[in-house]
Amino acid sequence: MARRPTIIDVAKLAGVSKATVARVLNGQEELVKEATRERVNLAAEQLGYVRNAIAGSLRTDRTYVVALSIPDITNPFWPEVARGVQDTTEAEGYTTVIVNTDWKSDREQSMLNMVRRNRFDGLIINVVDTPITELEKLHIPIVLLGASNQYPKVNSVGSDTAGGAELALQHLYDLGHRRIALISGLSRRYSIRDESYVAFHAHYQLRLDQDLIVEGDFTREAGYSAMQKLLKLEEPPTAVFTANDSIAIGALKAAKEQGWRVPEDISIIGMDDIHASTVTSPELTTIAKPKYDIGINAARILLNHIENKTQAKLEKLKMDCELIVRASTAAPRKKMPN
Amino acid sequence: MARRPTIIDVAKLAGVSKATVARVLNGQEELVKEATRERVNLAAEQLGYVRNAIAGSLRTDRTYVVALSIPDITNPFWPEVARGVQDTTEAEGYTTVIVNTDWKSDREQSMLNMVRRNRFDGLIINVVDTPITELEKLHIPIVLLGASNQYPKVNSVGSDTAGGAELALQHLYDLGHRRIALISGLSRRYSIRDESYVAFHAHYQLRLDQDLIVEGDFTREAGYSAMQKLLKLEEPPTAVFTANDSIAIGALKAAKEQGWRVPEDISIIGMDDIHASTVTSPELTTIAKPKYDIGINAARILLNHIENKTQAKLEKLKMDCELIVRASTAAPRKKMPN
DNA sequence: CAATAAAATGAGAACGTTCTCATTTTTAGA
DNA sequence: TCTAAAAATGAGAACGTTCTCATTTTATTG
Repeated sequence: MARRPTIIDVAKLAGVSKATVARVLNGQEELVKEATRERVNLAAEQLGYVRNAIAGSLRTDRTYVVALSIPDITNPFWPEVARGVQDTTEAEGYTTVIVNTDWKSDREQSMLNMVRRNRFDGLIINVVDTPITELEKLHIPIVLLGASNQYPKVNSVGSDTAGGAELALQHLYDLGHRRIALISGLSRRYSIRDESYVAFHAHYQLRLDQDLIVEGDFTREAGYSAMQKLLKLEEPPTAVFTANDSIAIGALKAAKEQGWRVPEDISIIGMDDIHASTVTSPELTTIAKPKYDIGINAARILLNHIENKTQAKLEKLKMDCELIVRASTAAPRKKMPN
Repeated sequence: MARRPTIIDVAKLAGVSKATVARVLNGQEELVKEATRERVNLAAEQLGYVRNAIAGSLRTDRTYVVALSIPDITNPFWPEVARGVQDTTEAEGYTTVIVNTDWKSDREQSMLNMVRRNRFDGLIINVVDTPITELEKLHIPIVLLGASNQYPKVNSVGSDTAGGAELALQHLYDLGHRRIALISGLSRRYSIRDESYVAFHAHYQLRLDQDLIVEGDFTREAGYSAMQKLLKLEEPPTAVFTANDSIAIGALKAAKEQGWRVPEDISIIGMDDIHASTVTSPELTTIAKPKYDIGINAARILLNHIENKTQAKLEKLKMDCELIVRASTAAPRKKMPN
């Protein structure tokens, strides 16, 4: 007996039609008489019947599979998000396919083809560079991760980066810092600088010194060299806020190498709260993003749109960030070293 | 025009039968006359035809999907492996479904059900606690990650932990250390202690001091308290080898807190080469496992078994580890501090 | 220009579900 | 006990491919 048992085999053994078996084994068992139901269940058990989801999908045009497209699975931020997505979809009987695009647009393209070919039911994606119109051609529900502003007509879940940045700056301000540097990410994609840093300085009527703004690219290396630049200034900052933890870690390294003590001589605060930020010495004060919850919510919204195809309405979620005070921030010294 | 175009629509537009369209669009285009082929391709293009993989799978009983089951996606080790798997499978036209079992056996069970229902073509798995006989009931090719010894009859890919441990110990020995402690993992699963540490001491005729062997559970916390214990010894070690980097990071923290300088006062060497080990100060000397290559090879073996179902023969791979010298190891001091 | 071989194409079943509609069986009311 | 309504079940099409076998078209040879 090589072949796997099908619904027909079960029907034969139970002495009923395959329609009845289908009714018992999926969905509508209440339509079937108690006695028949038992006979069917017994037969299915005896044969070790397993539903063929492929055949079902062909008929119903529903696969119960959603795709999660992320740019870099080795960046600790994303696995947390993925876990949230997967936990949520799995609880609802869906399967999540995690695809790693490695920041490459051809990878993103081939992922889209896969979604199309395999008729996935939905897509959660942190877009690399596919225009949104291209995504909409899939004609399936979509939830964007981040990038909420750029595409107002598409569901999205992200963290309130601007609010988080304010938390960070406020924390430094409260400690007494008045000369605060910013190592930002790429300005094209993130607007911490304009939305938060500049506004913050205006609000507290602090002088905005362009020398204190350095642009990085989210890597440790960028943080390292940016920090070197800042420390060489005539009048260096007493605190540095960085657009993510990787930059902060690089900055921390640079500071230590130059003989600056953190936080005694200079404070550093990062953003994201990746795992590594608890490993540095001193441990990094940072702004935590609700990674897991971002995943949960993205999945929740997606599933809602999948199941209520037409009625479900646009959702754009911005999750709050949280200040995590560790050991890399403190009140500024009265006198500067050297 | 709501419906997606099918092969039949293309056939009509091109004025041929669907069999011919199938020949052109998949596999055997060489059987079709040049002119016809062009007509079909044009028609497909005009209609924006996309192959329905579901329908194809139903017919051929091949899904071109493989599952990768890992216990903890937030442990930086696994995403690297996943990337290797995904890069490999994708290049061959397969899709990888990454499932995170969170060390839970019910999660593992439901993942197995999914594999069965969706008729995945193969499975790469780091087993939590499903007996291997259960896995074999899937009747699809399987590759185990790690655990090579326990199940001699199943394909597996892992790293040569014992060899790696020797590298670490030899490195310390070469630096001049003779009193080397071991913070091991759970002995049930890993046997660094017996296979490597004890053997090493025998080989160099070093005295085996049981006080120098402490058991942890792969966490930073375990490393922290184990290190405290070691430093309190009458005659503390001059170097410590730990079963993974997390332990090493905890141990490093403990040492620094007790006022020991690393590596001047004591050397520490870890294992795995996770990302965080380049973030500590000093950066951690460690034994790197070929994470990405493990993924590549697991996928390669799996695909081979999928495509050559019957002929492909058992493969068990142990990949070499590599010594990564950073800043946490050095020659021992002549005199001990305090 | 037949006759034959080779190449190109078509007809239609099969994969295993789901689901609509028709039919049979059961129940309730008189 | 008969009739009408309700409940239970069955027959069979449909989903969109792939693939075998049959048929038609084209090329080759004497």
